[in-house]
Amino acid sequence: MENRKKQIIDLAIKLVQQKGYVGFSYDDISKQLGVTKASIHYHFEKKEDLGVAITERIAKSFLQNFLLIKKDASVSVEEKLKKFIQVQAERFACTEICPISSLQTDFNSLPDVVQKKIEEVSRLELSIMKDLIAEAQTKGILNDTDDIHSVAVTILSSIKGALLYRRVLGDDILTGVISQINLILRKS
Amino acid sequence: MENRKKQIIDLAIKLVQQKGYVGFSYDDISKQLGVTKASIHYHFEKKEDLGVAITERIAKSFLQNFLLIKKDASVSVEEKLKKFIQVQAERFACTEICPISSLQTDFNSLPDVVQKKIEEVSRLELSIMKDLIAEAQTKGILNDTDDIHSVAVTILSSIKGALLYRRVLGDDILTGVISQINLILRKS
DNA sequence: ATATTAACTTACTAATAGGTAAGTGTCAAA
DNA sequence: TTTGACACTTACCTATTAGTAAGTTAATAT
Repeated sequence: MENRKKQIIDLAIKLVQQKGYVGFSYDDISKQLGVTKASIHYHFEKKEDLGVAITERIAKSFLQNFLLIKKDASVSVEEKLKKFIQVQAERFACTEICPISSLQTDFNSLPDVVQKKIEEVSRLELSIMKDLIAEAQTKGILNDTDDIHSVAVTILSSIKGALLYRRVLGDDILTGVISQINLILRKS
Repeated sequence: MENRKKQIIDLAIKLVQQKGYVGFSYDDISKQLGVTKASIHYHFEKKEDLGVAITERIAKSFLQNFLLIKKDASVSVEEKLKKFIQVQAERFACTEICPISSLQTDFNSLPDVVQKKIEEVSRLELSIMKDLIAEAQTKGILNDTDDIHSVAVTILSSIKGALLYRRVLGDDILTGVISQINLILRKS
């Protein structure tokens, strides 16, 4: 049952979103899966092993998501960018934040291996965002004078930050932020 | 020595920024202050008491910061807004994030009292940002068609999010984001 | 001088954390 | 039919957590 491993990682990511890396325990996982704590340790001996698996799954699903949109020739570059931002922002349920944000917050408490992994994922995220923005710029959607890197960081940051505010305020915070992002992109 | 209480709160805020609410312990505090753990419990019986004190201090220093800038008639509204954003963004050392962001991330693990407090502080933060933006709008700096609420949320979110990326990437991420924010404000 | 208070320390508790060693049941290949 | 791997469980260990009860010390007020 290689399925169990996937089950554990999926649940662990959800728990990271809800309680952070420090906040979730093997006991949480084992109880929710109806097995013993030791059986989780059988699949992931140390917590950092699970931590690495978590970041790898996040990176994988992130890349999949990106390629799906990127390769779709049926929509315009502008729509691709908008759709990616939309998906990025709405991937999570109402009280959930981005698992990457959660791990970035817990960064100092992370094992070295996981720290390196989360750094990698953060750079991957940024480079993907930059790729989409660069494509948009060649098509004239974006101002040539705009610094691609700054735009990419600002878009990702504002989405991630908005998810934090949504968690505690509950209000519909994302639509306003997304419309502001669209204004950034259209201001040329 | 009412000083000790302040000392504990200051250190606790720093620890929240570094390791989160779940991640810091009474032992951390006692060791760094050179006293016993029980003595910290003497000043703040339960961890949630310290949690409340933390949020109250954050709110207080936030308001102070705001009033200092707000009441200063020597600078223009536009400069006030810019300065406030600058101060907001650069208040923290290189690997530190906003303590409010940290508590928002740990929100689900927070005691009820602290949850309510952090919700209050979040709203306070937003209303202060909106106040400054509204003032800028009446002076014509901002487009009249712009939704003040969305602009306020986007500015705060992008700063907070950028601090997360800076923590793990180390790069100078803030200047780009701040210049993008200034573009949002000037685009009218 | 005595009582009281503030600010501690010592010494503990119960709960939970991550982690491990040794054993159990099941199934498939040899 | 035995071997061996896989996916567990039982039973433990040690460290750390928040939290408490009782005693200590020094200063202050009466």
